[in-house]
Amino acid sequence: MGILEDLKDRGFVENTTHEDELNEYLNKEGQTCYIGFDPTASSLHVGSLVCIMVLAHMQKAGHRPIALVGGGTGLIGDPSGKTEMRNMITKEDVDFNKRCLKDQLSHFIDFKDGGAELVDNADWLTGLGYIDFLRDVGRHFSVNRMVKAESYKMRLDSEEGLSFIEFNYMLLQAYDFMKLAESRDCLLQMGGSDQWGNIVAGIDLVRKMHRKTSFGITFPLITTSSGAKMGKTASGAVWLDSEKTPPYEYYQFWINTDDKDVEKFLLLFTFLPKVEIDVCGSLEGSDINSAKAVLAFEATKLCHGEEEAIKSFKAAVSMFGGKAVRKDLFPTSSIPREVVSEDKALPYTDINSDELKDGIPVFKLFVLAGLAKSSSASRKLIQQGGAYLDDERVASFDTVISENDFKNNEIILRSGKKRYHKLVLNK
RNA sequence: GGUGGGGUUCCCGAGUGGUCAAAGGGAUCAGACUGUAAAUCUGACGGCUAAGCCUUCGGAGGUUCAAAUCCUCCCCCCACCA
Repeated sequence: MGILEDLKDRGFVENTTHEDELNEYLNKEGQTCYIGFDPTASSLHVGSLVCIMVLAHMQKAGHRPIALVGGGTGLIGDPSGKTEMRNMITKEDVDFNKRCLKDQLSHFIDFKDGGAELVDNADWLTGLGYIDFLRDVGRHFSVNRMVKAESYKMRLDSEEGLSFIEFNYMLLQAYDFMKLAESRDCLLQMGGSDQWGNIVAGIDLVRKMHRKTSFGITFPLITTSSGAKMGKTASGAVWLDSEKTPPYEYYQFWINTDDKDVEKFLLLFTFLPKVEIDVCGSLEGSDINSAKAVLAFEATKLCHGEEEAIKSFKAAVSMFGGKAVRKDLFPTSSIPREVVSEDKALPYTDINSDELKDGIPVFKLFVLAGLAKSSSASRKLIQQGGAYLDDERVASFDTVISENDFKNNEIILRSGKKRYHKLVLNK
């Protein structure tokens, strides 16, 4: 089975251009393909995971993926499907973000020995001369067509409007594709469904300037079964950077997946064979939690490594309990098959003993641990009975905590049912 | 540049002198029910050791006992015209 079929089966493909030729292209070894990433943040988040996984699949299939960092286009901002204009970022930020990006991508893709490449479109975009660009590239674009493009529609219809700088974005991305086709024989561009317009524009440009056929694949926008864009939690995006989203929280994010999404997510965000995942459908009731554990474990392993995945798994077991995952389920997964617990992987904060000298009101501890945003919020949490110390509900917000309350120099705070944080006493 | 319409708490969106920390909805958080699920029901939802006080309604001033609401100037957005 070809890689394209494979990707389709796993739910990655929303749309492709001329499928037969594309298949032909991909059935040859060592083809090049690319996806662009925005360097607007210092870390990628779960939302970019679909793109990353596809690149990884491509590499596994023997192709050569290119991750393009939009160091040049990031200075413009892509308006596709967006309701608001992006804040512009500085070149220094882009530079820094680029390095972080490569770091994270290398967990999923192997950049060694030229098996994959990271390129920055700033390399060819920032030196462009306006007049030359208009003459060479601009003339191939029809404003009439662009105005009708779905990707601009939202903005053209909106009150906010579309600025000229953003309107140009499509040309730049098309130019990227043309450049990669030219320099690296890269004839396949992929991206989220909002990228369709940009990709097609690139394909047209490659044809017009090089008389070559190139291809495009778009991925569906992954939403949760409740319709929300996937990857957002209350505390914001779920990042791939362990500094921003610790592995334990990353694991928790996945294990909290809605029942209805587990199968879909296993296909998209793990490399487990489809046949094993198909079994999911037959799981019932709480058994489906096993599938969630596997999803969380595998996803965490991909992003943070097996060691962190095991730690997170153990931490989850110690906090929430859980059944062992049966050996016949997901045999390929390396998830531990027995119930082992360990609470070490919980996020924690150090606290100095002199801060506790005169005791400290509990509600302040919850703020300190980041489980409550303000003292007010903390008080409310406690008053509503949602605050726990070492699994005991906190009765009153002005209870004073001192060193004696720390067992083995630590105390575990909990907010609601599932948010844990540990305070470690520093003497 | 002209004319008209706007900028309200995380978002949408009411409010046009006191009864407004500001309706309603969404999001979020907590409780109950559960399977660390969904749905549902209940409560909370600016800040502050808090029956009180303080800070919010684009910005700066002003009128008034009292302003999100009235006046002046400024900034920004939108529509139509140029």
